[in-house]
Amino acid sequence: MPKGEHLGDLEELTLLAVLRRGPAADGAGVRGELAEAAGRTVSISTVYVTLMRLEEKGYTSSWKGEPTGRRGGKAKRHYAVTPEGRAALEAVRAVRDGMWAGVPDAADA
Amino acid sequence: MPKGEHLGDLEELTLLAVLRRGPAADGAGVRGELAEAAGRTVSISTVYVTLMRLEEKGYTSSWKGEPTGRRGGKAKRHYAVTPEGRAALEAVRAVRDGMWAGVPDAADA
DNA sequence: TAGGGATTTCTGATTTTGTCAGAATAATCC
DNA sequence: GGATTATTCTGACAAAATCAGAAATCCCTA
Repeated sequence: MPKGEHLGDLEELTLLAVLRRGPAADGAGVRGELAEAAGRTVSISTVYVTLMRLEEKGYTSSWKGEPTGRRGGKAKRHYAVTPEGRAALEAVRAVRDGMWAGVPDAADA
Repeated sequence: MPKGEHLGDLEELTLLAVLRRGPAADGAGVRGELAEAAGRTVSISTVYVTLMRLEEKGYTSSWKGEPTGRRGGKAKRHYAVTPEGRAALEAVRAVRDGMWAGVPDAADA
């Protein structure tokens, strides 16, 4: 599997989670989206690692946000899906749709 | 990632490929289907390893076929998707569809 | 009926992805 | 300043993806 040639299943869901969260997704938000919308419960570390790998592939971008002003803590980092990321996502969807189109109904067993 | 809890992306495509090929899919057929229908070119070894893993998870079953009668060579092994396999496939599809449903149109950038 | 060639499947060994516990960083509040 | 809290990052390992070459097994011919 040459680096960056295709999307792992968690990478795909993570990309979708970022898209759903909109242009100011942060780590915790992505994690919540994965849990609620995808039923995929992962640790926050997993989310960050995945986001970093996606950025290396050019599928997400990120920038450090301003401190929130209340309650302390490191400033949040925000994430967005790049056009390349969106294209990759749509590509895999198209492939799967095409595959399903050729699957016979459950009438064989 | 506890063993067998979810489907890798190639595992998913492989399951779809077996379904498309019908009840007597064999290794080479699955490989061809992956290449033609999914644009995923992998070695034949990769196909077998994936099929074995899927069988361990209970998502496929396989049986040794009768020798073809011509051309020599080891008897082919045939593969089919189990009901559990089909259910897992439909489950991941439903999750992704749900995720996409909440994705805004490409109007942010 | 033994050897050779053909065809298919299986076994290392390696890279990439998925995973998380705990470490590091940095902001706010006394 | 130092404690507290919130967030991100590192180190280590498990699982999935990958393939080159080994193994198995069938057919043919002499």
